[in-house]
Amino acid sequence: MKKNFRSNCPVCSTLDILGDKWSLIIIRDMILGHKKTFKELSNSKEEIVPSILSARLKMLESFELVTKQKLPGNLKENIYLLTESGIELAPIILEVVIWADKNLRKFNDQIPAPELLGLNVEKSLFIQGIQNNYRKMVLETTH
Amino acid sequence: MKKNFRSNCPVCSTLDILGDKWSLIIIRDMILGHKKTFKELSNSKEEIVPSILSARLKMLESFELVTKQKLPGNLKENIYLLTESGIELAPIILEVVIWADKNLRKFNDQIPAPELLGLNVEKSLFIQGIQNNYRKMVLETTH
DNA sequence: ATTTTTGCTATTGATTTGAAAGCAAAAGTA
DNA sequence: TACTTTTGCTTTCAAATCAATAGCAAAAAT
Repeated sequence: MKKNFRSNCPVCSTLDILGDKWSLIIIRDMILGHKKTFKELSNSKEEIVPSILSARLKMLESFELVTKQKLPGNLKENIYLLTESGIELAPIILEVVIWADKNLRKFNDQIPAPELLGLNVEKSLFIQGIQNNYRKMVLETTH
Repeated sequence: MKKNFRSNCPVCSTLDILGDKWSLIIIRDMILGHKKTFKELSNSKEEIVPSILSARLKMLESFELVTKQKLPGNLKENIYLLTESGIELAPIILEVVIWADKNLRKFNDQIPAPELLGLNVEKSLFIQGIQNNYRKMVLETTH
């Protein structure tokens, strides 16, 4: 997997990995929707096609944002879980949601109201809640 | 300019606009480097080529993240400035920098140390400083 | 009057994307 | 046990997008 970064800039290096239309949607479905199999991730609202999903999961795995494993008793399904690096993307996702809610509604009035997104609670608590829920799910899945 | 969003999701809609390898780099150079002409933006560390820069600026303008104007006394240079919507991307950029600093150093050891990025001050103050500096520059440029 | 600078556009080839089909192995069903 | 379905992909190929180069018109500098 390619590891050639365009520069030493943190923003640019992040874009080298996550700067496309799909990667963050996969992360979103994992961290907010607790999706963990190829099939579950295929059924996103935006209908990511298998070839792209497959390529992105491999890429995310190579950057250690996602792990892939099989559970005992199921030789078929792969379980994709976020690593701590992946879980730590939560603050970025939250800021994106806040920004879109405030600045994109005029272009896409389907974006749900902030109450529905849980933005009425304190930011850091909201993030910690999401992250801890995910960590709990990981433990329950792999224990 | 296309305004077809893939879904009503805030994350996805943001990616529909900013989900590529260059848009956020342009915003970064504007908000952190106070770059405001085509030439200044062309000279980014990552060397964005004119055709892409031109296309991205048009797109950002169409989503009202950037304005384009000429200053009196200079009929030639276009001045590109962030709107308030653009300035409000600062928190996302900061979270990206924080994340990259913590999680990408192992893949790109050229990423500068956190002290150099100013991450040792409080987050909200840091953002406000960046935003207020930018707003000040806008006023001085257009007053 | 000439040269340089600026802000682009046009062209063209390379790369990426995405839709569809296919496929092997595991699991479920008759 | 045989058959069907499900899962997790891969392959193929056309279409869209990207990106490098060259070019160019208008303004500014010399």
